[in-house]
Amino acid sequence: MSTETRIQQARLTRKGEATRARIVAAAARLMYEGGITEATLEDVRTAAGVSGSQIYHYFADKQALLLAVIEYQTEAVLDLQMPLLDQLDSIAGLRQWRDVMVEYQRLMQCRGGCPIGSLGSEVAESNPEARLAVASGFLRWEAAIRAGLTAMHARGELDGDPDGLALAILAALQGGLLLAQIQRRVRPLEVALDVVLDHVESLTHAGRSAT
Amino acid sequence: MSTETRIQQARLTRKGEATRARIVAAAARLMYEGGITEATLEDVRTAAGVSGSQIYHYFADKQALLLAVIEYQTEAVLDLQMPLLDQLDSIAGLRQWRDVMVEYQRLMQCRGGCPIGSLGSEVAESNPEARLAVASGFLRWEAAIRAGLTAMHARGELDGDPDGLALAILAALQGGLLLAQIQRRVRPLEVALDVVLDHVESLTHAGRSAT
DNA sequence: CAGAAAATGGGTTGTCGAATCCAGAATTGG
DNA sequence: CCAATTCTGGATTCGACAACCCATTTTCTG
Repeated sequence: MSTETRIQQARLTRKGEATRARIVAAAARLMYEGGITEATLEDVRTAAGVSGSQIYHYFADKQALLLAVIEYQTEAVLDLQMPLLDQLDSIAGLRQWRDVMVEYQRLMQCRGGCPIGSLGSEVAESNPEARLAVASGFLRWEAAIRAGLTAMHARGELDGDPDGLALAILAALQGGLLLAQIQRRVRPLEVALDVVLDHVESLTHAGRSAT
Repeated sequence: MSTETRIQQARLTRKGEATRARIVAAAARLMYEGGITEATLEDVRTAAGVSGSQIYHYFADKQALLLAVIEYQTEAVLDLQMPLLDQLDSIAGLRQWRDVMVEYQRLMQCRGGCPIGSLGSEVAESNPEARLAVASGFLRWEAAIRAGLTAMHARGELDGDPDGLALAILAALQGGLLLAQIQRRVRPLEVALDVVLDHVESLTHAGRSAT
């Protein structure tokens, strides 16, 4: 829908589509690795292996490219996690998701933080349109987490409000990632997620007795 | 100590000190309201009511000014919260702290996020020196939270690891603030803090029985 | 297999902002 | 109170980067 950041004509040949995708992917990587302002259009040009006015052939301006990157990262995050997110309807599934998140950060040496959250923080107060795009990405992510908890709740395995818990889990993840990124250690992420998941477990019938 | 971002001579007259302070305060406000890159040195100049090469008289470059702003915001956050942070050695004190944080965000209409966290996210991957400055600010903040929990633990009122809990509280706060900022609603902050504090309470002897 | 439309390359322009210089005013210390 | 030092103002340079233009090549369509 609002993906129509394209310049005017909607006609894109196969080659054009591929070039556009390469530009977005390169821009996403550079923005992830150094922030939005750090990613020069010339850097993007080079990294994508395109030259000259290519970028302006596919995007009206840097803002349009940024919006495309936000959507791209949202898709990437959700696609990558989908197999795990589908399993979030049990304590074991939640714990496994936690482990993967932590392990991934360790692998990345805590660099980059959250692809969506980092972008969001940078645009929040200076770019309303981009802020809304990030907000909508977060809503989708939150919904994916909520689905599992709602299922548990419906099966009578979980007390408490699934909506609130989903939001709290996402918040813990974001806060944990931010602190991990800044301090360059995974511990903040570990304890942040462990505390929320412990709390979720304490609200299950299994966890009730054995804390 | 590392506050010596000053240019060369350490001699500052009373008037000079005041001017410098005005510059840092203005820069902090602008960076908070629109991000670091958005805050032009010319904007700072205007907002601080100084003119010409004033800024370069007090700071070597924008980087030095940024470091001064990070320390300024750390002090501001800790000073402002000190009365509350001193009371974090009881569930009631923790809840009150939570209420103040939430109320403040509501007052700000969820704009700005965390003065330290926002800066941190923006510099994390592009400015190692600034990242370390933010990291050290977070450590001080974390220590202040930890103090109360450690006291509870020492009095035998709290089971579990006070260090981990302090970190988890800070992470929940940061994640809640980020989501609140991006979605422009306080709920993420509320539920994030409530979940961690509920968990802390469940680890106290008072909370043990009554969930 | 043309003709049209889209894609590509590279060069160019204009603006904005960081950084620097120097001359004149205020402040401080002896 | 006066000389040294610090502070202030405005003008200016310099580089970087976003944005635009046009000529050429490639790809699609009928």
